[in-house]
Amino acid sequence: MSYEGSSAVVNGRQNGRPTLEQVAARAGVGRGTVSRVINGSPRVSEQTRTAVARAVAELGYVPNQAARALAGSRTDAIALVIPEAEARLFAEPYFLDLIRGVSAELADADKQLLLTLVRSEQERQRFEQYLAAQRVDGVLLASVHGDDPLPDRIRELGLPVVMNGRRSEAEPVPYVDSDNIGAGRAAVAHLVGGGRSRIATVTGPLDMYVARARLGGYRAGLAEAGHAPDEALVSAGDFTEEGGRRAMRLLLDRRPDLDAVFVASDVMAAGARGVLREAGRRVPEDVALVGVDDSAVARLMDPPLTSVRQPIEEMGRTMARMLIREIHGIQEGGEASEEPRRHVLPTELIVRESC
Amino acid sequence: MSYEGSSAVVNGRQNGRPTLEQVAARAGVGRGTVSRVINGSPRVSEQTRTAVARAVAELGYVPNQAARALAGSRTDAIALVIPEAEARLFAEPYFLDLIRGVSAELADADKQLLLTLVRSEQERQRFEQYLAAQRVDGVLLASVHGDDPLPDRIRELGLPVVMNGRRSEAEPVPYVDSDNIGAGRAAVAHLVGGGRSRIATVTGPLDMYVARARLGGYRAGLAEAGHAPDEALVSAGDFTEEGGRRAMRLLLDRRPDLDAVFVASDVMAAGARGVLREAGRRVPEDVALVGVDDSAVARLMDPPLTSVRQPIEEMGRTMARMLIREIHGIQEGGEASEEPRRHVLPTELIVRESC
DNA sequence: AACTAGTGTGGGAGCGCTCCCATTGCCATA
DNA sequence: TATGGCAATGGGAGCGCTCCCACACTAGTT
Repeated sequence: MSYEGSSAVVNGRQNGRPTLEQVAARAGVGRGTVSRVINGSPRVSEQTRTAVARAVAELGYVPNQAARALAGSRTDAIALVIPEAEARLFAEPYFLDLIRGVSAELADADKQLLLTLVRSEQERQRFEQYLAAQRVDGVLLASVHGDDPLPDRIRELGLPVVMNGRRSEAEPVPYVDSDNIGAGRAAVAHLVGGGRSRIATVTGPLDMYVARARLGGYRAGLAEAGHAPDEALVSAGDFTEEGGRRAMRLLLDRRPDLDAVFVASDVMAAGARGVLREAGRRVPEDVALVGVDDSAVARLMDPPLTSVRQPIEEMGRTMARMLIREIHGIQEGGEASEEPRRHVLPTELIVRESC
Repeated sequence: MSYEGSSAVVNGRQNGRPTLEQVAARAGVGRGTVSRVINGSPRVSEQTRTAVARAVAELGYVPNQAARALAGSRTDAIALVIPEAEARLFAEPYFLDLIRGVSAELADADKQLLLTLVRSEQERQRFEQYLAAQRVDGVLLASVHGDDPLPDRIRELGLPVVMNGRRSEAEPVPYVDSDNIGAGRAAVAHLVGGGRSRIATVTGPLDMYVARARLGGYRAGLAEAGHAPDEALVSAGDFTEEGGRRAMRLLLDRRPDLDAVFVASDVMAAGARGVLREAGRRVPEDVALVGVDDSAVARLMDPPLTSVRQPIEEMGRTMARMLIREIHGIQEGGEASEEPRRHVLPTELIVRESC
């Protein structure tokens, strides 16, 4: 079948991949010594190390991961969990960028990435099973809703967790978030600076902290500029294009005199932009627009959309780094060095022609 | 140290997770029997099965994956490899859709997805190491270039592989592709049907089969419509927006009288559209445009872009399904049922206002 | 009554590592 | 010369499964 041909007489192995034992035999040392060399223990003489290294190279030895995991009870793999529903909502590149960041950091640490898209409640339960099967050393959680019990569940299993975003202001689980309040504030400041005074906002779904934070930033921005709050200028969307359309129509109904909108995502901004066009409003002459995400959508809109950029890939990297540290903390037993368990990364306003 | 705590008297386990042995003890049967029940062997009496199931439930037993992998030499995980460079080029949603399809199919088969973004030659080698460590039962490969040796390398390791796309017409490795020739043909047919006669094309990088196939479809479409081929109407891009711009400028230089362009990707079409605007050509009045991918970009362009849709998620599912079958073929030893090793899924023209 | 042919079932023998306890040899110290 | 200490090493004892052989036990044959 797909077995080895008659190839290797060269090396001592007969079939399948060589084992530690075979490497040891070839190098003329014991199993323990080979293990030490493989794992970089300092307690090996230079001479022995070289001999073992040669045997490893000659046999093309690669340690069997399952055996390592079983004997050492660590898998060198982590799981990244993404709720499928959200994967569709978010500006498309979001999760890919996040994955990219996580993946880069894990590669540097020589760990593997297990990607889990969770589609349904049933699959979520299967995922918990799977954690219990001790396949991973830790978990990264993306896009968690306000009432999600999963993070706590995982911690109960004794697994380290880091989330992307938080469920509330006082999040007990370690997380990496972007400065969503700062995002709203910067957007409003820019609009105010451009001479706008009747600034509305289309928010995300308010059961998500990220949406509340951006709204909070918007309010803070207005306050700082000395504008009175006006709830008629606030309309809730749901991060979809259609939601953006609906919210924009509502705003136009309620306050036809608005002259700017801070939309909490680029995708919703695309919807809003369509409604404005239908209503005969010009962008940016009549109404200025600012989005969030700085996605491809923003660049391609007509006019190109000013948008608040989040350092998504960097968030991914940071999450992975935090998780790895925590895992090491547990494995080495060295009491967790109590480093910051929450990171809020800065956002940046990318100015384009929409305001 | 980690020996019996005083904890759970409720169930038989002492600390950490329960083992097969403990389940066996509780159910009053042997290890082998529990294993049979867990793995759904028919050779167990109904009565015993029930008793074991109860013990499993009571203890909250979940089999340890590492032990299973070691003893059974299968991991129930597969790797999906995506070259990072391509991840940036392709219309953004592509890989996410692919991942979605793969993930869905794997979830149904209760297998895990290991995602590997390959950034550099160094990382590619690490990936081979990693395959040798027997972490996965098979490999899914996305976006393979014409001269990529990786697919063959993996097969030499005795691992099943399925690719997304192919390296050449006569691809020996099993693959799933979309009908790129049909895509080009359909686009041209549509343009011809709209009364266009000087139809140009912007191709992808011609070292990729996908680019050659779309070009082939374009030519076939012209031939079928009775148009003579004209190499001045063909310009090579590289799947980037900037590449699309360059190629479009070249075309406009060479054949200012062109009245339609089939662009081999939406992203390049966005670039081309910009150049056309700068040149004072209206879309679709002066020049009709057709892209490929039916991405968000296409929907958001002004005017919205007619584009050929590929069933990306379906490709992902199909790939996963093929791979799983092949893995079973090997594991059950049942000689590979010699089912089709190549699938070409149909594409679909999505007509919008750009032509 | 002695046989065959199944079913169910128990449990030994690994799978290929890591962990850790011995053991060896060597040098510095008493 | 005896003694302790330490670096380097070997290898036993698992880790928690799957595989498979052996052994009951039943029931249907001759």
